[in-house]
Parts: sequence; structure tokens; C-alpha cells
Amino acid sequence: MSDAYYLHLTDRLRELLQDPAAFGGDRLPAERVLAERFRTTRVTLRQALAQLEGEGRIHRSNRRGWFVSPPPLDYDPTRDAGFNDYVKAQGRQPRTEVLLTDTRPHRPAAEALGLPVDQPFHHIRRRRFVDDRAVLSESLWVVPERAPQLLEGDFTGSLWGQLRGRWGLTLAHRSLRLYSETLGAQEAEELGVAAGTAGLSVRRTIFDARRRPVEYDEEHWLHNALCITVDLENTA
Amino acid sequence: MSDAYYLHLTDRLRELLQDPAAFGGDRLPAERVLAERFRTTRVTLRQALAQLEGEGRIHRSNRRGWFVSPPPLDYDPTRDAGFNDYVKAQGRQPRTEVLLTDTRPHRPAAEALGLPVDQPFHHIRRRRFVDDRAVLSESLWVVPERAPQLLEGDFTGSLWGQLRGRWGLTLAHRSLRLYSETLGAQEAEELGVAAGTAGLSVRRTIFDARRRPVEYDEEHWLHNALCITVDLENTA
DNA sequence: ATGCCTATCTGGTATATACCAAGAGTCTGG
DNA sequence: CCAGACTCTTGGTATATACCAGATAGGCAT
Repeated sequence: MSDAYYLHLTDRLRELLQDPAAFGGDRLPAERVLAERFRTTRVTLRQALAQLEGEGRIHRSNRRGWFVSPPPLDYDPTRDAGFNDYVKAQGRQPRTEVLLTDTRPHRPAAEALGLPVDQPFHHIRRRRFVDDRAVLSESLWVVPERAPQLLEGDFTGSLWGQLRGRWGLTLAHRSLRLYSETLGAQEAEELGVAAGTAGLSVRRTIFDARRRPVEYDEEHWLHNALCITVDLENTA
Repeated sequence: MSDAYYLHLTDRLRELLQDPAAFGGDRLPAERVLAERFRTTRVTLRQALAQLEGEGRIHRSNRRGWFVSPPPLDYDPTRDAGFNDYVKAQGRQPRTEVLLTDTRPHRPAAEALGLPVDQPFHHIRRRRFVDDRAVLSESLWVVPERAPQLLEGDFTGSLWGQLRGRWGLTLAHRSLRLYSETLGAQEAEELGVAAGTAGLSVRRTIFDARRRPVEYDEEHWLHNALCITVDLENTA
């Protein structure tokens, strides 16, 4: 079973990764260098790297190289704490880039919220970083009636905070959907990884206290950048 | 970008997979056959297959072959509906195998539940199938004081159902943790896949209404066999 | 200083080939 | 009829090698 050489390789690399100084930084040596050092081919070496990637110990940036991964981010998709807040709370450095805002119909959002397919939405697409690594690409579609001048604001912060603060909305009913996926071309590019990289998709559908549709969003995370945690009281 | 041949291959195979009759069944032709049919090498072909595997369209059974995957199972880890019930509710065929039961201390369970490390637990390990495909390997550790004669029962059904029915427990406080992982040797073998296959780990810690520790469990799913859904009311 | 270009580094994709080990079915001798 | 051995098929692992394309950094020209 574990007599496969690439698994030994995986083990040895895993050990090296324990020691922060082993590679003199966050970056791993080039594949060709590692392959030579371990007296094997790049093909086999890459198998070992892929294994460690699956374990969340290392990650790659498209054609730039391999890097040791920081511990995953704890994330509770049922709470509406802002990204910036919970990233900071874990001693990490958050950053947000707004890629696009517009107002258009969007079929999946309409379907999820039970609205006609030609219903327009305020749409925000953004990319979020932890410690300067892009880990999340997300799109949000907000029902304009709930938040009329939404697009005039600033979106590097918490959208839910604004919905509560500026429009007094309570995000009462939510439905979540988590699914293991492979990143599409666009998300992959935004996150600086190769298309087809493993990701985790989170979709949320939100209604207010009066059961009016408020928002639909899709998040695409690098699959090992986060650990989902949920705390529940008495849902029985 | 998409001028990579293996991506074209992926597309063509994806199309074929739409048509249930394309391969005359749930099983794909052997890699060597497919490679020849598409005039490429097994190496490249396997890249395309791995891609489709990541997308959840096909899966493999260790050294047996590739199979087209059924749609993922919807699963709400916050509800305590039994596995059998919700699998049946989705028109699929559930099955459960009990692999092991014993009573022993278990450090992770003790830590999660806030008990001393030498605290013994009733331990159940089982494997669960959907439509005869093993998709889940799970271990449960129950605090013996909460459910004294637990191990004398039958465990192919819902454990939580028993905890409620036989001991009147309410599972009031739960904490969930979801993490994308690679399956270890034991889980992989139980699920009939190669070690290192992508998986999804679900850990649950449960306390009763009086905040007494009740149970800790670890689930290891084939990563694309399920779609996690959660519905929440008013957690704000 | 600035902007462009180019050489070079990196990972990404691909071919061709070989052998190993577990699964599955078959054949055979009791 | 059945257990056990054998064989064939399948995916799993590995070597060796080549070329492509994006990322990067250094140098040159403006």
C-alpha cells in the first residue's frame, strides 16, 4: 500500500513543511529542483505535491510556484459577521477588492429568491484576500427594492452590515448550500490558480423577517483555505 | 487556455456522460480503451477523468474502474433526521453496515466534549451506502452515562432516534465543523477508493438541553457525493 | 526615473512506455 | 458442487523526455 514512492515523498515533504526554516520561507523550491533532490521525476514529484495540496498544506499560484499554506480560516456562514471582522479576529490580514457593480437580471438569483426571471438585481462582484492571498471570489445579488441606493456605497466592508444599518433589514431566513466543486475559468483567474482547481461553493439565499426576498450570493473559495464551523442552539 | 487537449477531452467526455446510453451503463470503458478512442495517452486521459471526478460527474472504485456518478445527496447536518430517512426521501436506496462497536477512551472526543482524556465512550464505527455505493465512513462516540445500554441495540438505523426514544435526550447544542480533506488509508479502504482521494470531513459535538456532553462524531464523505444544505430561521 | 523588451524561471501539458497489484471471472481438481 | 488456483483486466505508479505559456526580473533605451 504505502510502498508507493510518491507517498514516501509526501511524508518526507510533510516533515520538511513542519519546519518553517526548511525552505527558507513560504515558497517551495522549483519542481525541477525538488525532483532532483529526491531523485525522481517531476511527474512523480507532482503527485506528491498534489497530495499535500489536497491536505491543505501547500498551494500553488498559477505558474508562479508552490507555497506553504497558512492554517485554514474559520468561517461560520450562518453568522453575518463581516469578512473583515472575522479574519481580523483570527489574527489575519483581510483585504477586499470590488471587481464590478451593476444592475441586471440574473436567473439563478431570481430562481433562488422566487422572483420573475427578468427581475433586476444590484450585483456586486468582489475578491477577498487573507494575508494577501486571494481565497474567495464572490458575487452578490440584492433585490433593489430592499436597498435602493445600494450601489452608491462602498463595498470593501460588510454588505450585511450596510443592509442592517442603512435599511434596517433583518436577515431572518437563510438557506445555505455548500458544494465541493472545481473552479471555473473566471474564478480560477481571479484567484490566481489554474482552472479546474478544487474549490468550495457556498450559496446563500436570504429573506427578511417579513419573508421578503433580500439577497442571493455565490461564494467560490479555494477549497482548503477555510474550515466551516457552525454553532447551533436548539434547532430540534 | 482551453487549448489544452485534455480540456477538450473533458468536454467531449462530459457530453457523452449526458447521454445515459453512451457507454451502455453506469460504467465507463477502460482507460486504455478510452485513450485509444481519443487518440491520446492514458496519462492525458487520466487528467481529463480526474477533472470530471472533481466536478462530481464520475467516480472510481479502487482498481475496478470508473463509474458515472448519480446526483449528489442533499444533506442537512444540522437536522437530526436519520440517514435512512433522508436518503429514502430523495428516492435513493440507503444501507448501513456496522463495522465495530466497543467502549474505550478517545482523546479527540474527550477534548471536543470537555471531558477528561481517560473518559471512556461507547464507540460505533459504521459505513453507509447510497444505491450500493459506499459514500460515508463514520465513527460516533457517545458518553456512556447518557445512554447506558447503548451498545446492546441495533445501529443500522438512526442513533439520534435511539438517543431520543430510549433515553429521552434532546440534542440541544451542537457545534459543527466541515473541512475539505483527503481520505486516510482506513477510510479510503472502507469506501473502496484509493488513499488520498478527496473527502469531506464533518465533525459534530453535541450537548443536551442541560449542557451535558452527549456525543461526538466524525464523518468522512466522498467529497462529491453530497451537497450540504442548511436552513435557518432567525439566528440573528 | 520610466517604460519596454527579452532572457530566463516557473509550472502546465503532452507522448511513449513499462511494470505492479488488486479485482473479477474462469478453470480445475477435489 | 465447491474451494482454491490461475489468468486476464483494470487502475495505480513510475521513468524519461519534450515543448508550451505565463510570470518575473534585469537591462537597455528613452
